Amino acid sequence: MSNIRAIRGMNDILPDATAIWQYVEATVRELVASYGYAEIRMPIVEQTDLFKRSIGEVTDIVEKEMYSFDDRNGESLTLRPEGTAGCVRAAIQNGLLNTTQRLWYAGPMFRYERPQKGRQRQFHQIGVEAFGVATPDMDAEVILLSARLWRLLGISADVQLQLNSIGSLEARSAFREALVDYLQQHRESLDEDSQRRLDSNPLRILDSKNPATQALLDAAPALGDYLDAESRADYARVKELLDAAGVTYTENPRLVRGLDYYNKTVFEWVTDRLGAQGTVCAGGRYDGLVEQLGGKPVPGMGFAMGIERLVLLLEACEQLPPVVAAADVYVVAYGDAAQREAVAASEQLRDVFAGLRIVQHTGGGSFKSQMKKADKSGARVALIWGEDEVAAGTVSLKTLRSRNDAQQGQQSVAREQLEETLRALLAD
RNA sequence: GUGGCCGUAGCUCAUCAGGUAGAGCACCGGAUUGUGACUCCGGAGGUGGCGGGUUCGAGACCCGUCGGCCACCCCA
Repeated sequence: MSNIRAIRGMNDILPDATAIWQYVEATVRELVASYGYAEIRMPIVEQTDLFKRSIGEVTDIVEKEMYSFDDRNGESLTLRPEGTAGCVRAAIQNGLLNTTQRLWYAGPMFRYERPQKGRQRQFHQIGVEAFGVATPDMDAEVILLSARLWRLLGISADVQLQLNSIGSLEARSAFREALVDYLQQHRESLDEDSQRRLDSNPLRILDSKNPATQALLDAAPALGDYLDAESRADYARVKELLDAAGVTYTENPRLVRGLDYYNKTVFEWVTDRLGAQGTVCAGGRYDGLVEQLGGKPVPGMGFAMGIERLVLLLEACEQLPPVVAAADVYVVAYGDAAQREAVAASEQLRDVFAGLRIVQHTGGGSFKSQMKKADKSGARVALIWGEDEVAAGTVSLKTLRSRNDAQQGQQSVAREQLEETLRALLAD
């Protein structure tokens, strides 16, 4: 098979799966609408600098995971690795930020990583971003919105909320110094990766999976002790609001996000049912980002969730939407004259029955083979046209796959009675 | 980028001291005149990921390469 294949890590989403995706998307659509969020659609490609300036130069995403290339005019472009940066750019550019904005988006993101369970190079996120509100009530709103989604999808019991505050930029740099001081003294005990990060991105050592490193961190300075008064108060208020709404969470003082633009509240929804990639949804506050990208100082709060991971989770939890048949009515026609009438009749039925899924048999074949197709289509009713029907000016309706024998059967009716007979059959 | 496991029909897999491949499901057709599901019969479909090597002979052994899965890293 030396045929052309899809790019590694970029998967086709096949018909069986798209049904689940559509279910998730439809659920989200209703959910965000119920909180007053409006959809925004951004380009998939942006200037490379947008991501460097927002996500952070020393993050893994920017250093080694971006799909970047030169446009024909020599400008460096990048396939978006996440959605927030582009959303902020769009909001600034289009002057949306002089008032509160509640936005959401969905679409593909691209990161050059080694594929594994729950991770691919083209993956899909649904993101929510709220601009213009600095107070922690907005933090709570965004988190409550996400919590509601798990309820709607029936997976509340399988995801846990992890919560933390990483404070202001100033608080973080003070803490960073203290942390580095401490860890320098134990440099030898650190795992290799953490040693490297000691210089590049020391905060990330906090969520190292290495047990020895974690043990070392027990005696390390705590981020919470360095929080500024405002971050501390806001964090308390977020928890208060979550408590009041009955959303439970786990405080994780070592939760730091991998993107530089976060401050104050950060959170992750994690599950233990997806193997190593257990984060289903993550986000936080990013009050400096808009200004950093050239806008006025407008605060922001948002999250993104991975649709692939959500779908995997729904499968793992057996919370999939019911499988629906591809057709409601299958139209069988034997012979040229019969087909002529059948095709025309199907068109008329589609005029009358909005949304009814009528599959017209194509490709000829015996009655038998056509009936097999009708059965496999999952249709409840087969409309049958043959020489007899044409001669008599009738059409036969046969009930397929009924639950009880009483409903089984076939009847022939005059053409003019097709609509009402069909309506009656479908009403059962 | 690193590591482990894997790569035989559309799908799930089997076979074998190394002697040029099989099953189930799916698909197509048939079981008397125009009719599905169950059953029975039949059929089509594989240069055994690709390239080299060892051998009289390799899908089976060796090397390389590509791809898949899982994990590390990182993240949704």
